[in-house]
Amino acid sequence: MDQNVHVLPQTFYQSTDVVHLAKQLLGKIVISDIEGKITSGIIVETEAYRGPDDKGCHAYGGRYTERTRTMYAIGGTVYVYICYGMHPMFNVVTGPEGDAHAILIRAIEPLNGAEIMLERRNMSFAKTDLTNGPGKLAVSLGITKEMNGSLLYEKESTIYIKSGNIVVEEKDIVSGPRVGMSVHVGPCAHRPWRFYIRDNPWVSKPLVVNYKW
DNA sequence: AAGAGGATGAACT
DNA sequence: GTTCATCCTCTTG
Repeated sequence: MDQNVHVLPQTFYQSTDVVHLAKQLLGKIVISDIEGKITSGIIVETEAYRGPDDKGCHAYGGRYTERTRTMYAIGGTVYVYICYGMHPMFNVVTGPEGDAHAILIRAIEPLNGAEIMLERRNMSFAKTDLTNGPGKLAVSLGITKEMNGSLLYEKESTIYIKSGNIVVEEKDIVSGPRVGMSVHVGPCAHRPWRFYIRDNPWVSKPLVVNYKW
């Protein structure tokens, strides 16, 4: 194996700057190893959610419920919740225990195990909508809500993230408002905390340009 | 106990 | 462009 490729250690996730980490995750490789079925992909799109001052965050204002409990776990914990009653969302918790920050993985570019991904998605041939959305990539990687609370950095983890040889330069990172922020969120909705790799065809949807006037 | 709405996706026209 | 499938979580009463 390439010496430059290794599983991200627990320390990687401990920064309190979740916005910075959301950019750092671009180009990293997420791998699932479920009952011998190995699938992987390059992270090409992320969104940062920063409790408690971010109204877009489930843990806004320090909200602590059965669901948000996972967000307060130590950085490197997997946060999976179900959206719209059916779509699993794969998030990476960051920061020290007690800080409710997380990064939503919104799109990946498939690397290995494409046949397995296709099977999980009930598709017959690969095209970008295999993994160009948070629910889609979670299903293709076999991520379920049962993985909520598991750790990314342990050797036996069924899901983990590696650094590869892909270098994403700042100039190749596009940022914009996060997807799905309701108008009620107010100023937080405009925080440009969605990041993706410029011109990458596997990104969920192109940035919608907002004209202020 | 009930109801609203959501960090979506698929299937339509 | 639109609709709706489908259900969990949170809020309210």
